[in-house]
Amino acid sequence: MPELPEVETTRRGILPHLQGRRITGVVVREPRLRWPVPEDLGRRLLGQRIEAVQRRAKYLLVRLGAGTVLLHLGMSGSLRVVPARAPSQAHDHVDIVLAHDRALRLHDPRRFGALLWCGGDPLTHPLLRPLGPEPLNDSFDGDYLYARARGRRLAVKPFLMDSQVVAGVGNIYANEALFEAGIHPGRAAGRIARARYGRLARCIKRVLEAAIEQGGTTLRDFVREDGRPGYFRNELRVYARADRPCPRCARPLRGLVLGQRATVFCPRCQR
DNA sequence: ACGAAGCCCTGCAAGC
DNA sequence: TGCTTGCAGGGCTTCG
Repeated sequence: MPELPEVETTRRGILPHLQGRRITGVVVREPRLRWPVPEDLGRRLLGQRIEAVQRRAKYLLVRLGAGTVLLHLGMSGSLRVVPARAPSQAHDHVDIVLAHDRALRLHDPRRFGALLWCGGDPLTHPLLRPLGPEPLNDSFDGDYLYARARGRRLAVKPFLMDSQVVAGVGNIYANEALFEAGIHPGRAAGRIARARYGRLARCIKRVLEAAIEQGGTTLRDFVREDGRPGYFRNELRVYARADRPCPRCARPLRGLVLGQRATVFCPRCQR
C-alpha cells in the first residue's frame, strides 16, 4: 500500500523517463477509478511536454504546459515505464504514451487510485489545498504537532494519519514511528507533552527517510517503475508483527484496531 | 469543530 | 475441491 515513501520512490523512478518527453498518446482501458478518468484526457495531453514530476502528500503531479495530471495510487496502485506496445495485463487501466516509444502505465487492482486533470494551480485543487505540511519539511516539527494537538481527544495514531495534520503518513509508518518514539498509539493526542512530540516528529522523519532509501515497503502490490519491489519490509519493527516479540524488550507485541486500522504496539515500551 | 462511520474495490484467507 | 463469506485498507464524504 503506497504511502509517502512508495510514492516518492515512484516519482524518482519515473522522473528520468518522463522529464522533457512529449506525450504522443493516451490509452484508457478502464476509466472507473476512485473518480472517473476525464473523458477528454487524451485531447488535453496529446502533444504536451512533461516539464516536471512532483509530489505533494501521496499525490504525484505531472506538470505539463497546459496543466497538471494528478495521480494517486490508492492502496494497490503502481506506475511502471514499459515499452509503448507492451501487451497489457489485467488492471493496467491507463497508458500515457511518450515520444521515445515508452509508456507510463497505471496498474491498480482495487481501483482506489485516481487520475485527474487540473488546469490551474494544483496546490489550490480541492484535494490538495486542505493538506497539512510535508513531514520531511523543516516546518514540520514537534512544536507544530504539539500546537495542532491542543484540545484533541483523538488517539495519537489516527491523529497522525489525518492528512490535514500532516500529509502522507499512513498506517505502516504511523505504527513504526510511534514505536520508535515510545508512544502508545491509543494515547489521546492532546495528552502528550511537547518534548515527546519533538521526539515523535524526529522519528517520523527518520522512518520515512529510511524507507525512501530502501525503495519503500512492498507488502503485496507495490512495485517500482521497473518492476522491482521495495526493501523496507525487512526493516519494519512492529507493522504486521502482532504477537511476535518486541524488537526492544522481547515481550509479545499487541495488535488492536484504532480508527478502523490495524495497529501494533509494545505495551511495555510504548506509554 | 470534532470524531466516528460509511463507502469505493479486489484479492486473499478462512470456513463450510 | 469449490463455493461463499468476511475483511483489509487510503482517504474522501457524510452523519451525528
